[in-house]
Amino acid sequence: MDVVAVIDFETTGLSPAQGDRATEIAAVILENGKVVDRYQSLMNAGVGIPSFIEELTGISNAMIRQAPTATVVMREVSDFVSDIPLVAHNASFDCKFWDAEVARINLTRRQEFACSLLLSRRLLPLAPSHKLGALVEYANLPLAGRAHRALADAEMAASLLTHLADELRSRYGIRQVTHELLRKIQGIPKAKVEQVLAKHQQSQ
DNA sequence: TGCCAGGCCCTCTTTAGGGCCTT
Repeated sequence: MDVVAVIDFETTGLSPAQGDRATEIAAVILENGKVVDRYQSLMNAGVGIPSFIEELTGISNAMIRQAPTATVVMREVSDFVSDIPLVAHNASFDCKFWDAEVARINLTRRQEFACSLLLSRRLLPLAPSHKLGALVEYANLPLAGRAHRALADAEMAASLLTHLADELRSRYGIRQVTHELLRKIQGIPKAKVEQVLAKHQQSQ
């Protein structure tokens, strides 16, 4: 598979348009099914964390007060991933926070996101749930730490992505799993996935 | 004043509604 950077944000809520901000980010570089590098940091965006989010993530206001600023962290993580294609679980969420946070430091995203949630709905349609934790359990993948912390979730999403790439190889004979192919697959209507991937296999 | 995310995906759909997923 292409080298990709799997990222995960923890935030104060669901919508940067409603004033929510990032509190933690992690990025892992995935190369040939192995995590070869990691970045993780809490960040202080100068906003309070609601109590139910503190309970959900374990990230407290006290922890954030001691963290480097969002400006510093977003510069570092942008440098870390460079122009490597990005992946996240429910990427529409992480993409909107990524774009909002880098816009604050006058940067622009240089690459596309692929989404392990959309891919899982197509490649693991029988999973009882497509939440990240439920998919990790369904596919017998290793737990990486406390759920709802950025590095653990990024590591588990990376494991899931590797599993999905293995499925593409074993079930459809796809030899070269590229980020571009993942983006194509996640956009196939669910009812046509089998048909399109079978055709792709024949055209290789 | 009152409201407050948004995209995907299914279905008893398309002049719509509701569950899933992310924090």
